[in-house]
Amino acid sequence: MKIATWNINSLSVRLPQVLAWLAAHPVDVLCLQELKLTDDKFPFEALHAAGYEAACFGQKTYNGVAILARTPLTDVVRNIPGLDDDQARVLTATVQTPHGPLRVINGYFVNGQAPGTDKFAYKLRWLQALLGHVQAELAAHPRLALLGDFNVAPEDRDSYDPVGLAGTIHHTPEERAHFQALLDLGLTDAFRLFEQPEKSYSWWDYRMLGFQKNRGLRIDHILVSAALREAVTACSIDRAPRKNPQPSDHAPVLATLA
DNA sequence: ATGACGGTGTGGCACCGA
Repeated sequence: MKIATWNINSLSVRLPQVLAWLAAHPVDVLCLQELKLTDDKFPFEALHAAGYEAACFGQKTYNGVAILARTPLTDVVRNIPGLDDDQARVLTATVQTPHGPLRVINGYFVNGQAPGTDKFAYKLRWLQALLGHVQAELAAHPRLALLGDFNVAPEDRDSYDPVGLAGTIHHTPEERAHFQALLDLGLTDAFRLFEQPEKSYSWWDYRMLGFQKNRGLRIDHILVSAALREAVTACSIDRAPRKNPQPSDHAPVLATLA
């Protein structure tokens, strides 16, 4: 089976690209971030016609996440239990697979703007709360994957300019410590299980010819639990949609599980 | 040091993203 994540920066604008991508890559699970629409505007019918069930946690203008799957989604949890948060950033659900249930956590992590700002403090609070949520979910669901836009470049090799951008947003020690804390729960970065091209990124700034110059960051990730690790046979970033007319600034990341 | 591009909302721009 294949699972994937893609920040599509407005589902209203990008729905045709999502449908085209699914037609070319019929993954079993697709986590979407930055829907930028409310649940009542979510295109359930178009996705169902394409063969996908969906759970949506939308919001007007900003944020919003959804999980698409070929089989029904159950035990859906919206946002992080216990965290008072008016932003729609996390959606958790179970999908059935031939090897048993798979718990999927889809996260649109806080951007954080810059160290020292209120938004950065919110990011750190949010990351701490997410860690607790993932830990609790893992205890109940050993077969678990955490996918999404993490807004963290975990290592220097995940950034086009690790020296110039050292200590700036996505590159701070605090953010990287939180990413490591997720790994310390027993999760594994599926992308790094395999040989990868140098300078592999999942996001490029719209400005300054960022994509053409490959000035990007690898901030979209698929983390798998120990119970799934051995089953992962591939993980890659699909840069092709970034070349579309009217692209999202993010590319999809997908993993194959035996 | 700043802004650059793109989406949204309801606007004549400001805001947010990363």
